[in-house]
Amino acid sequence: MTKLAAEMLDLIRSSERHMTAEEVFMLCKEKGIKISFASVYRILTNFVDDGIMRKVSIPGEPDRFDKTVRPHDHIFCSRCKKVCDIDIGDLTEMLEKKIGSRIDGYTLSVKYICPECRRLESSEAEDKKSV
Amino acid sequence: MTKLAAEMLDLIRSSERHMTAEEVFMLCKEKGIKISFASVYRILTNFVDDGIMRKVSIPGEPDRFDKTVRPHDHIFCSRCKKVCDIDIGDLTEMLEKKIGSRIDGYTLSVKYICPECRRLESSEAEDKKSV
DNA sequence: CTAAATGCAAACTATTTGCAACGAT
DNA sequence: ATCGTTGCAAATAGTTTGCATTTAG
Repeated sequence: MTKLAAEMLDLIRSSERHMTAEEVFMLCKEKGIKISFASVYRILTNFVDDGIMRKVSIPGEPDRFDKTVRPHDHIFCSRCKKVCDIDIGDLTEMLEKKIGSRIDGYTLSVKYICPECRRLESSEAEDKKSV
Repeated sequence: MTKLAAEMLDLIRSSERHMTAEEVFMLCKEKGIKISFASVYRILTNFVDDGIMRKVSIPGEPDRFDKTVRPHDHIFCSRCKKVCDIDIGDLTEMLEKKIGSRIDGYTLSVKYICPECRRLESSEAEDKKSV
């Protein structure tokens, strides 16, 4: 593992966020890590290939990267675009039974408006009323 | 609905496949329907917006289009790339209970090797042995 | 000294858009 | 005559790659 890779890993592991490649790149710059966009992509891809990170795909969104490898699912706020982990439990057995065949994995991603955004939305509605 | 849109709709409704925009475009050409790639995209997007079709996103794959609007999920063969419908039942209630919040939807997509591909793979393995 | 890692710019894939020409009412 | 639809080519977004250069062992 190169110095740059180690720094990136650190940076991602010490964040709670599910960052896009661009966000990782930006955060590197903020932290004074000099790195190119191409290397960010290359190193993130390595992390995923090496199994120390997961790629999270949300329809219509750039890929995000997740330091948590343990099987779990994701929930996506369609307002603030934040992605969070959720733990639904393993559906593999249920799916294999329903499908009648071995499966190699699945992705479950849930869309909602997160509590903070919901609060913001209702306060905006209030604002409108009072105008 | 324009003539081109009606022809595309027909063509998609009379196929069992979950086609990408490119595949729809190709099929149009085969059937002698003169249409541009841009219009294929525009019309497909309209179909989705009008709720008469669904867009199916599989990580790392171009979007596919599904004539079946009724809630259901998808299974993807990582060998032949074919997408099929599966009916797992509605997980919304279970998810809302687990998450503790209203949700706006979810996508569940399962990855596997389809029976045909599995057969092909094992016959290839046989071939190797016998060489 | 060698091989791997990096930066840069260009390529690439999937998709969308601006705009002029076209076609139907 | 007008307005929505189309085709084309260019733009865009996200990601990957070729290649010359730098870096580390």
